[in-house]
Amino acid sequence: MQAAQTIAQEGLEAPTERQRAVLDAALALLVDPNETLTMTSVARRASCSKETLYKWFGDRDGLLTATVQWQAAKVRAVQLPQAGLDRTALAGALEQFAADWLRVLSGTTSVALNRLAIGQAQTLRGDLGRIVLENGPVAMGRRLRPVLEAGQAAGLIACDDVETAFRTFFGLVVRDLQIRLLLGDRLAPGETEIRREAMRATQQFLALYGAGTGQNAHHLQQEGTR
Amino acid sequence: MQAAQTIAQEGLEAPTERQRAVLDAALALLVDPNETLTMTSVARRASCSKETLYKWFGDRDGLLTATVQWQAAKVRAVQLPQAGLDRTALAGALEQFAADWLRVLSGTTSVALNRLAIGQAQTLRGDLGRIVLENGPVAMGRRLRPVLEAGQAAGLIACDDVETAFRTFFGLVVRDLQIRLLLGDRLAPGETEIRREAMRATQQFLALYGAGTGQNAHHLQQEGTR
DNA sequence: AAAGGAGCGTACCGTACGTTACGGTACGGC
DNA sequence: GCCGTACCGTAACGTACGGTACGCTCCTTT
Repeated sequence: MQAAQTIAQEGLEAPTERQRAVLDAALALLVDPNETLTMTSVARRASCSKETLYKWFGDRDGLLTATVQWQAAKVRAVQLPQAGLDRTALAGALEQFAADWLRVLSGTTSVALNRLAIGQAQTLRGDLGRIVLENGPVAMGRRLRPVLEAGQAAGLIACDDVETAFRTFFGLVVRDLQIRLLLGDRLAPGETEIRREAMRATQQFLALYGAGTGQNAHHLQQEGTR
Repeated sequence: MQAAQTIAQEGLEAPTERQRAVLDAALALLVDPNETLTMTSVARRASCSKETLYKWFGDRDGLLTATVQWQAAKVRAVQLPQAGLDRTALAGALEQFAADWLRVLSGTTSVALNRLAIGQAQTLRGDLGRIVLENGPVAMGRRLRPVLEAGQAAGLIACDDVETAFRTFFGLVVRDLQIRLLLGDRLAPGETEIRREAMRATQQFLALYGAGTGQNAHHLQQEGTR
């Protein structure tokens, strides 16, 4: 069992137990504000040699990439049931989705990872930004789209572009929270606040895109395109 | 005229002509993706000595801080007229505001500065994050608040918390644009797209918070607080 | 039991960069 | 005319860190 040990080449190989421990060490360093992630610090914290790090991950960039992907792999799941969709079920699904997203977003890990990716996005070669993007907003959209489409099919949502509807939902949920957290603002919302915000965002979204309630404003979609 | 030349101590002193040129050089380096901002590169580009940089700005951090403040000082202005407010005027003001904000947000300078501030926000001492925050979302809120309050006073906007309304407007305008740009996504919107988005955000905002049209949904405000 | 590899610890190298020091020039005041 | 000051250009220093090399231990395989 020698092959499939180096993560560096392609992100295809799944990390071994030991490698996952190393990646967790890197994550811990990334999150800890009193520490800085260097190859030396990762090796020390993971009780491994730097040589092993380079053997497994190629270089610093490979280690960071593997770390981001490892964290992304952890977050998955959280499936939304969408059978027998009525307005209440749709609202519940959106609400749960928003709350999950806010929880992830305001977590120290997410903040640290986004900072890392943003920091190296200004340089040329930066897969990190793309990876975080892929596992952040894009993944959120991919998971939310079937829900919105189901709502559309059930006549609960009126919009001519699911993508636009998703981005609006994103804005209503996140607002200025993420940029503030990234800039160092201390305002990590508590659980009750998250639930309240998720509810507000959902209700606002349904007020804009919901159909069949008689008080929505879906006519905005047509006007917005001229 | 020896005093008031060092910017390092407090941000009180206004930079001299020559110092402004240095700060512009720093900004240029910051924006250029092919360059990296180092003390040496700033000195070379500004045709000044590093000794002068340290004399004026104390250290690298002081230079960065002065640079961010200098850029912030440039952006000001863009006053919104708010006399004789009716629904059309309010919508126009919001729309212009949103368009201005999108233009700033998607500019290379804003992206570079936010990246810089976010990058160093993970460390302890980071006034940069606070400064950018102060000149970003907070400044936007400060400028928008009187407009919203005027709209409220004129019975055009129904909300029990101007701050919440502002943050919602922020979300509707920015959505996922800023985080995508920061993460390196290429999608800088053109002028026509900015105008369209500003219009959409404004209409959506008025649909949620607008009063007196008979099709708004301001009742959400009460529900959202339980 | 011997051999070999995987991996730990550590010393080491090269480089980038922040910071300091120093020599040289222009200029205003005595 | 001389000194102090401000400034430029550049060399030099110290350090942090990415990357490499090497010796040692332990564990697996035969």
